[in-house]
Amino acid sequence: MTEIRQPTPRRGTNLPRMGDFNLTVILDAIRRTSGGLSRVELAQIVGLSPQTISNISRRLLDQHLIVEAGKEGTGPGKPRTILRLNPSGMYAIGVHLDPAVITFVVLDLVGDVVKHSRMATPAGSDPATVITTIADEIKILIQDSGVDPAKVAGLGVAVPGPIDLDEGSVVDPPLLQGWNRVRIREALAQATGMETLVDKDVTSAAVAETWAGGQSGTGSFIFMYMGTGIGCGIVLNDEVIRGTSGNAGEIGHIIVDPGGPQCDCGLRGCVKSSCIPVVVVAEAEAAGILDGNRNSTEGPDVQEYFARLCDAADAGDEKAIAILDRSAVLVGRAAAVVTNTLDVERVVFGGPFWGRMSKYFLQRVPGIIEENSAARRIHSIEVVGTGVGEDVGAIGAACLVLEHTLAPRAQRLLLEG
Amino acid sequence: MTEIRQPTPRRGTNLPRMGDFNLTVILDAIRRTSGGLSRVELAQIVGLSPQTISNISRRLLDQHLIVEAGKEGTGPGKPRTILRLNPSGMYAIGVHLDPAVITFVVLDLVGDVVKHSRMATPAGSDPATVITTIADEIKILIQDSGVDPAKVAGLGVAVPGPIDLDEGSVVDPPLLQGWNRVRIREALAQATGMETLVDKDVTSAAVAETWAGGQSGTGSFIFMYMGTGIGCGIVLNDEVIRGTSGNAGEIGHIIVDPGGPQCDCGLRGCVKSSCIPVVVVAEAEAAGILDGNRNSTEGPDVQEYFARLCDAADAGDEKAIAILDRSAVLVGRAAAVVTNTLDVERVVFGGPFWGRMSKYFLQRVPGIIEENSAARRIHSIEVVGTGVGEDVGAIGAACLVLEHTLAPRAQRLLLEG
DNA sequence: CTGCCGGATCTCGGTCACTGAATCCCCTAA
DNA sequence: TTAGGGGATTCAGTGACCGAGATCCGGCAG
Repeated sequence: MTEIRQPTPRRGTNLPRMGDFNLTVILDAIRRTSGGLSRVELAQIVGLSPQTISNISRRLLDQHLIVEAGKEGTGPGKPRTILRLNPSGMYAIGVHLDPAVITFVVLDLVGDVVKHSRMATPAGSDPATVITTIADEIKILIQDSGVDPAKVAGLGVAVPGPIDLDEGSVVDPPLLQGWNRVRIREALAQATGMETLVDKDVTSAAVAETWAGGQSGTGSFIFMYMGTGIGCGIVLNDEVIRGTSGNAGEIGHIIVDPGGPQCDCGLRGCVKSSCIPVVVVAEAEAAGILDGNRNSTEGPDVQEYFARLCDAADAGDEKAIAILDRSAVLVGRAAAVVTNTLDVERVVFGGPFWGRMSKYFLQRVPGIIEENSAARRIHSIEVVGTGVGEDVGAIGAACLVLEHTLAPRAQRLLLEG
Repeated sequence: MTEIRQPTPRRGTNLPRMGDFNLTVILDAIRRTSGGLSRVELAQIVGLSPQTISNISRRLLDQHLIVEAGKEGTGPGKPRTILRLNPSGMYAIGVHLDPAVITFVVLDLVGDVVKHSRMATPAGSDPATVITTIADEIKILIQDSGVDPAKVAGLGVAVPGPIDLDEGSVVDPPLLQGWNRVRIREALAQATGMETLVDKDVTSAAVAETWAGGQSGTGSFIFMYMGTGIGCGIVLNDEVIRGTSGNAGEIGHIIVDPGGPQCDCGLRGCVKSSCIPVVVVAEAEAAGILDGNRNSTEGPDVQEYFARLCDAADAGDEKAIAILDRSAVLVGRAAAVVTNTLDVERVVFGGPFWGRMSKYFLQRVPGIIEENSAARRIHSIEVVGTGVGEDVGAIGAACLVLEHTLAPRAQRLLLEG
């Protein structure tokens, strides 16, 4: 279908790369410890000598990425100087282009939202117009946020898959008509003048978790993104897995309900035909829990109806509870397939639909995953809901920039070609 | 179920680590180019300066890991000196502990088998006795091979999962009775005096592919291991994925046949209940292709019956062909689930049963994977059979040692705790 | 046969990140 | 007030990579 990808040869590394990498390692360690860290603690954690830590801290202080935040002394000896991230040391813009709604955020260095906005996705407009609209909104957003534009490191864009990572393009996503092979990266980079990164929404969500998710964003986990569709983001040993073309995490055709409804792939009971919100809502309608007047199968509508289903369940409607419970079981099975394949230590749930369903899912999914875990004799698998709210997509998009600039990715060490 | 794994903090790197890493990078580049490489070409490929390449080449020559192998000059100028791997620069021992048979190999640096042997797995013996037997056989093997023991870098052991990588133990595999939490790594290290590594057989097979598989062992791929069970090894960007506890690649409960037979997990049509060899053989018996006198469901027997089924198919028996064809479709679906989850560029098939089935699988699987690929608009997925023969398990086990010692793993750069 | 030329490789000094040892600094406790 | 302990910094040292230039090794024209 496309050109053959020649294997990227493995490259060497050199002194400057090493320096940069160690800098990001230290920043990462500071970032991941809520209370901040002293220089000695850092030396302990990252394994470098105290002198090196001192030097690197100085560089970080000079760049205003960290600040000295008080002292901490118990017992004799000079008290430790605590180093903490400087929230206003850097900012990133994130845009989530969803078929229904476009979300914008300005994120600071610690991952807090400084400013945010939304607009309905213009229906029927051609991509070029939409892109211009996005670029305009970004400019306004930066202005309104009062953030120094010089401190904005770049722009991240989360889009529904499939994508082509090399091209930075969206490749004909099911719900965005006319968006076939639109090179949104180039277009937005040009329109905004910012360095721009594009990634899939589910991958972005996983990155959001690593950056703004606290303890549950460390180590190896999958992020189950509950949106209009269901996908997963993958993080192994603190590094995001993107796949050859950036399309990792497509789990829509994992079969979870052998006796379930027919799917367009010809088989029965795939995730996308048995437990995504549209289907769940339809089931609820069929069961008479919701009135059947829904006039579209698109995002906002579905989300509203889904909320009503959850309301019914919250109010004690047995049938509603059963439907949600069953969808939790099915999604749990899909997650188990992935955890068994990758042997991760945690499953994090999130996404626009997560908030309402969390109660039912958290009751059911851990058991399903535990039962089905091939490694259950060796370690348990934690199941948690994300702390990052409904805007994970956009926040993750912004985190793409932070991750690219500041995360200690092994890739950063290697020389470029 | 067990202790909580605290997140490994990300560590820094330093000068010596960098040097070692670059050395492995260069060795890797040489290893992966069949004809050898000159110093200038190396500089080009790995991105280091010619001087550095010279220095590192000298170190490699001193260690006898590479040799200068002739010159190559077209046109004017000094001809290039070709650097090639020195096969006898290092050796590794590999053992594959299979429920039916134990395989031993001595491997040289280029991944060629120098010496190999096998024995039936002693049935009913306790693990300690088996381990002693293995250690003895290893000593004999090294002696017989005539290899300088000082050049043997270590011992790799491939075992059926699940395993506990931290402990280096086998955790109650279905077909090895009495092998629950047996710390085989320690035991064999002590008995042989060699540095010992333990890993799952499917992971080892994937490592074998990266080391001895040529072009198809590069980049990102999954290795579908067709043994008594079916599992997969995962390699992303030239690095093997092991998972938190070393148990990645468990795909036995992926559902591939919604209308299929009941599985012990309560659902229908899982891989392990619908397309592993035992099941296929049983189907063939039911269809009257094989006589039903099989007296065990264990390895050697199954393999023999499976071979007969293939014979029948080769001879043109339509029913036999249909059965193999169908199993190919099912396995293909499982592979597609994994390729969609990880977005890899290649699927490599192998394992003890592969040789006989390859013809039927290679006809069917590529189409199944292509059809089901979520990224088919972006890139195609190559499907190939491994060049590494029936002994992949043992060869892979030996490759674990080579990989651990000589592969440019990012992990190598990081300081230890 | 000789000198010239181009390309590969090596030699030598320079740079820079990390490290070991020693020093400076700051606070607690007697 | 003083001793002492631990944190952070300074200073010189190491070693890997890099730039410039020298050296080596053929082929080719004269």
